[in-house]
Amino acid sequence: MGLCAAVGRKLQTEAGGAPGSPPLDAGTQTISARRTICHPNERSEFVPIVCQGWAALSVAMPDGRRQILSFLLPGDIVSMAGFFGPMSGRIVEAITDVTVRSFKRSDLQALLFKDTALFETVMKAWLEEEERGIQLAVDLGRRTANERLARLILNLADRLAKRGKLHGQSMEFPLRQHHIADASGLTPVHVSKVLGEFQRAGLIEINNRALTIIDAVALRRTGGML
Amino acid sequence: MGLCAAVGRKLQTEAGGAPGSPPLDAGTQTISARRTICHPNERSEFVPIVCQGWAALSVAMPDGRRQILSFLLPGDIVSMAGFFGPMSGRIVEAITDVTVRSFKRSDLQALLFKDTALFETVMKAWLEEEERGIQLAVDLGRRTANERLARLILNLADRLAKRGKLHGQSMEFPLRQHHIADASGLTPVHVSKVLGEFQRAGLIEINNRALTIIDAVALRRTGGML
DNA sequence: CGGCCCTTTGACGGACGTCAAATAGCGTGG
DNA sequence: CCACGCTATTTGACGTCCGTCAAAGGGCCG
Repeated sequence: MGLCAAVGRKLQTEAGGAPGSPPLDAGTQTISARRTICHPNERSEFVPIVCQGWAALSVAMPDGRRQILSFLLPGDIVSMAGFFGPMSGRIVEAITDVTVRSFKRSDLQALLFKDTALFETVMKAWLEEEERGIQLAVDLGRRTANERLARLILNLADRLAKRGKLHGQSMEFPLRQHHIADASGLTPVHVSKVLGEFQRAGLIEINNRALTIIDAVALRRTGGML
Repeated sequence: MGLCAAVGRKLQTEAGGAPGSPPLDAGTQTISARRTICHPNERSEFVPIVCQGWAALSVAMPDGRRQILSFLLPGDIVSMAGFFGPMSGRIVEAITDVTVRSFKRSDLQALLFKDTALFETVMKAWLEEEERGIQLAVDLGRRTANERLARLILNLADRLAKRGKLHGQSMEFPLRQHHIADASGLTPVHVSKVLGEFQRAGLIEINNRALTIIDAVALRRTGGML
C-alpha cells in the first residue's frame, strides 16, 4: 500500500504507546463535511492524519480561484513536508465527515531520529509525495481535460485499491464536481460535460456517490496510460 | 539568498576538503548548450549542482510534450529530493553552456548526519523547493497566460537578484521562447504574442538575450502579485 | 551566400469557459 | 408525507483564450 498511508497507520498504532508513557498523539477530532480542518495561516505545530473519510488539500487565491493539490484518503498524512515545517497557506477541507488525529511535530521528529528505519520510510514517502506533485504539474500544464479526468479517476482507484476499498471495479466517490474541477484546473461545467461523455462512451458509471470503471482499458487509453 | 543555492555553495567550498582527506565531489564537467546533462532513466547515485550557466529540469512525455519544472541557476542543486533518492524520469538540459559538479549521494548523506545544522538547512531548502513546485501547479491550473509569464519573469528576477546577477532592472535572459512555453504550459507562438504585448505595453524590454523590467509595478499587477 | 533556428504575425480552429435555465437530489420542517 | 429551499448536476448557446498552421522576416555561423 502507499507509503504515506503505511506511515500514518504505524503512527496511529504506536500512539497507543507503552502504558505509563505519555500518549504520542495530541488529540483526535471529527469534522463534518464541507468544514475546513486547517485554516490558511495557521502556523501549526501539529501534523494531522486522516483516519476516516475524504478530505482535500488545496491552495486558495485571494480572488476565489483555488487549486486542489491532492485528495486525502483514510490513512493519509496531510503532507509529509509537515514533518519538518508548518504548512502555511494550505487549506484542508473535509469532503465527507472526517476524523483526524494530530501529532506534535516535535514528538514526531524525536521519534524519527531514534528509529532509522522509520526515518528511511518517511523520506521515501516524502519522495513519493513529491513525485505525485510533479505529475500534477505535468497534468495541468500539458494534458487535455479528458486526459486529466481519466487519470484522476484511475489514480483514485489505485489508491483505494491499496487500502482494500475497491469493490470489484466500484468505489465510493464522494467528490462533488467542483472538487474535481479544482483538482484538474477546469470548471465544474466542463467537468460535467466530460464525465457525461465518459459515461455515454461506456467508460465509467456514476450512481449514488459511487463510481464504477466499466472499460478500464479504454479509460487508461484516454488517460495516456498505455 | 536562496537556501538551495546556499547549500550548493557550501558543498562546493567544502568539497575542497581538508588536505589528506579524499575530495568530496565526484567530478566537474562542462556541458554545452542544448545538450542534456541527465538522461531519463539514469538511476544515478550522483547529485549534480549547477555551478555556471542556466539549465532546465523537465519531464518529457512519450508523445513529445514536455513540462519544465524549474530553471536551474548557478548554485542550484538540481533537486533537493536528490539527497534522498534518485530522480528518475527527469531530464536536465543545458540552456547555456553549463558547468556541473556532482556529489555522491552516500557522501552527502554521511555529511548530513554528522552536521545537524546542515541537515536543518537542507530540510528547509527542500521545503522551499516543494513550495515552488506547488506554486507551479497553482499557476498551471488556475492562472492565465499573461499571469504565468509575468510571474515567471518576476521570479527569475528575484532569484537572480539574490545571486547578485540583477544589474539595475536588467538581467541576462538566455531562455528561448520554447523554454518559456514548456515552463508555462503554453505554446511558443502564444508566448511570442504575450511577450510582444508586454513590450508594447512598456512592461519589459528584451534585447540581445537580456531582459529589463521597465514597469515593475504594472508587471507585478498583471502577475497578480499585488 | 546559404542554411538553420528563432521569432513574429495573421488567419483560422478548437478546447474550454461563461451564462442561463431547467432538472434532480436532499435535508429540514411543517 | 409533502412542501420548501438549497445545492449539485445537466444542457445549450455563445464567447474567448489559446493552439494550429503557414508564411515571412531576423540572427548567426559556416
